Amino acid sequence: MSRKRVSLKDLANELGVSISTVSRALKDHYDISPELTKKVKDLAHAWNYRPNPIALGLLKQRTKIIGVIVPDIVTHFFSSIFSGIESGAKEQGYHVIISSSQESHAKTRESLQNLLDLRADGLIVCLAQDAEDYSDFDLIQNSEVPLVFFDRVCRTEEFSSVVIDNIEAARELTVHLFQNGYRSIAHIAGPENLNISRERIAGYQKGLSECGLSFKPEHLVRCDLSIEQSAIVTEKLMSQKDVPDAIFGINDTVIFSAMKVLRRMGLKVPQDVGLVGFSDEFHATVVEPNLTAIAHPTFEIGREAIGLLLDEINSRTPKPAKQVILKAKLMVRESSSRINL
Amino acid sequence: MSRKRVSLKDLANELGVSISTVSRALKDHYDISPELTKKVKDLAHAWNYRPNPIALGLLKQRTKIIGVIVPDIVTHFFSSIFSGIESGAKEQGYHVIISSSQESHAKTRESLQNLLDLRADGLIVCLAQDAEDYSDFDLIQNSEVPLVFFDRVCRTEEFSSVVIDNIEAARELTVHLFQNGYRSIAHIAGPENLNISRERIAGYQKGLSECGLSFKPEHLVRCDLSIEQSAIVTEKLMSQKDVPDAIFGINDTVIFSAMKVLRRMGLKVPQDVGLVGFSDEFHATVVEPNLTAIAHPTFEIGREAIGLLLDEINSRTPKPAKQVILKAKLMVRESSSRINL
DNA sequence: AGCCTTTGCACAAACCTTTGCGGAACAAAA
DNA sequence: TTTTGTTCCGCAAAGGTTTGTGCAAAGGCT
Repeated sequence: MSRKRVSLKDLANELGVSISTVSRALKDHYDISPELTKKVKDLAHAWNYRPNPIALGLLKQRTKIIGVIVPDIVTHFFSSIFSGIESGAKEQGYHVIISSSQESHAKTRESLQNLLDLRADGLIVCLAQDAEDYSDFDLIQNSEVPLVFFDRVCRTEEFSSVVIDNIEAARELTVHLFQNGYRSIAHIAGPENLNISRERIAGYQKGLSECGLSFKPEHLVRCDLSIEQSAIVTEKLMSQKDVPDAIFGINDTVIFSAMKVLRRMGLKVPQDVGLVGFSDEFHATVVEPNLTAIAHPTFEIGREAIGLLLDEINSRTPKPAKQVILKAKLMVRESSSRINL
Repeated sequence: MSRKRVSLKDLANELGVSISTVSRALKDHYDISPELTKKVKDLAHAWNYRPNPIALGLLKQRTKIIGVIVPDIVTHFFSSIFSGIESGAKEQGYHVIISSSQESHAKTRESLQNLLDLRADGLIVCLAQDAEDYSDFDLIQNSEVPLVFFDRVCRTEEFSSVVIDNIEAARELTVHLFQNGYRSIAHIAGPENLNISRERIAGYQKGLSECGLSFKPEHLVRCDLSIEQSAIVTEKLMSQKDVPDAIFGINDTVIFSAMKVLRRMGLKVPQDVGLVGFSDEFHATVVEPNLTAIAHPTFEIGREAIGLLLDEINSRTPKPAKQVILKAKLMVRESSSRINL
């Protein structure tokens, strides 16, 4: 077969017609006679002609590429969201470039710039853990490139976003623990600057007061979402005078780390300590005991995000930012059911 | 700031010089006077000029994009390999488009075509589970686009690949079980057409004979790597007359599923049944008991794959296919140590 | 003064595609 | 024969960049 990719020019030369004629014939333009059209199409097929999207991109000023920036692709949470994004993008002929920020806002900024330089048609972003200064997104706003945030968001008046109702979910988790007999509920939270931290803390406090429990500052600890820090703060939590009988963790990592620490301390879950958190189906069911958790509708988050983005890309006039709040589901499993034992 | 992206033309117009002069000034060509060079650079900076990679791609016939096709991004195994790929690609200014085949060879073929149409500079592929006809890769060979396989490979004389030494790893696992007192070792294998299935079976048999154990066909069961089938074959395995005292599973999913079934049957791991497999650090340590497993050097696999690919891309002359065989490490944990109990 | 070399820049082609417009060839109507 | 109208196709521009070549002005030399 052909070693080099064949272009319209090649076809035109072979047939002794002009490039524009070939181009038109290929799309059944009425200017071209049926006979010639057939000849062109046959040759194009035989030579396996494929339009060059690069040239098209240059002409139409669009790349059919969308960029995704996530803190870490090596987690079930992000990879399954990405999976939703990819499936939606593929349906509409878009390619997806993924870039991992490794929880660093500096790398997020870099990737942002790279993707913008590449002329991506749109961006989907989840903020890094240490994101504090959001001015980098001015870049985006000025560049007229649509962007949608998910999960960890900012500047929601300017950019669309898809999140879950963190406050409600956290409230639900807290109340669930109360209803299962736990009376001293601690919370391992994340960095202050993340909206998910703030919102889940708010929900936690709301839940507490709803149950008539008072909020104890010493039962709220922060960590950077690493395995190591999670272990440290769990130990700290469990070695206080006022030791909690339940822990609500902000995410998977925190929970699993806490689970290990508790086991090492000889404490049983859920008998001695109840454990709940935010997780996903897979991880929650692989540990023993199974984890009661808020299940993120990860695939849907991805689908919503790409849907929102493609809407913005395809609409001529700039659309107002839109917020999609997905309902998360409480999955009751073993780690929190002291009552039935 | 500027709403539209600025081009060389814009700069040239503003400064009253030609486009080529601006282009050369920007790259310190000696033809351009220092004064003009400075003026050009200053304006380029002020206007935030960024070369358009699309135009460059058209000119240089390269996109700086590499395509990756994996069976399923939503697994720790693939996502961490991808992470290695991405890190290597980023270092050399390449973007990575990921495409999930969902274990379907038909989708693999589709993605292959898409990526080729996009003019990706290179491809990294892991075969889908149902891949049997490898003729689709003729396309690639004819198109002179470098491709490297990893993990699940084919046509290794034509394409480079990076794998682990499956035979040796499987042998090691089997011998390990024997050394820990297990005498009736079963193996849950994968589909026949995958090289990893074949090789691990070979290593399993090698290990058996090395230990003086005879290979029993009824102790070798196949499954499609799904959670459901894994559970079914495990039950089948454990309800035979000649019930095994150890199971060696081909991967994570199989192992976790087997673990659950065993637990449901009231069997204790590792006391009643030893359990080993191929997994990764994270999953192996999150389950209880911790899983003895061959740890895939996932990040390295990714790094090697992208390294090989970039070598081929950057070499003018076509290189002969190269095989990289990474050493996998046996991580001894709790699920197989009957002896120390 | 006449010639040559250097300096400093512009022109144009090439990469591939789409598309508005112009135009040749031919037939039919006036 | 001239006009009008079709049919069918080519030309050229545009999108952004690199790069070989051309060329004018200025300086140095004899």
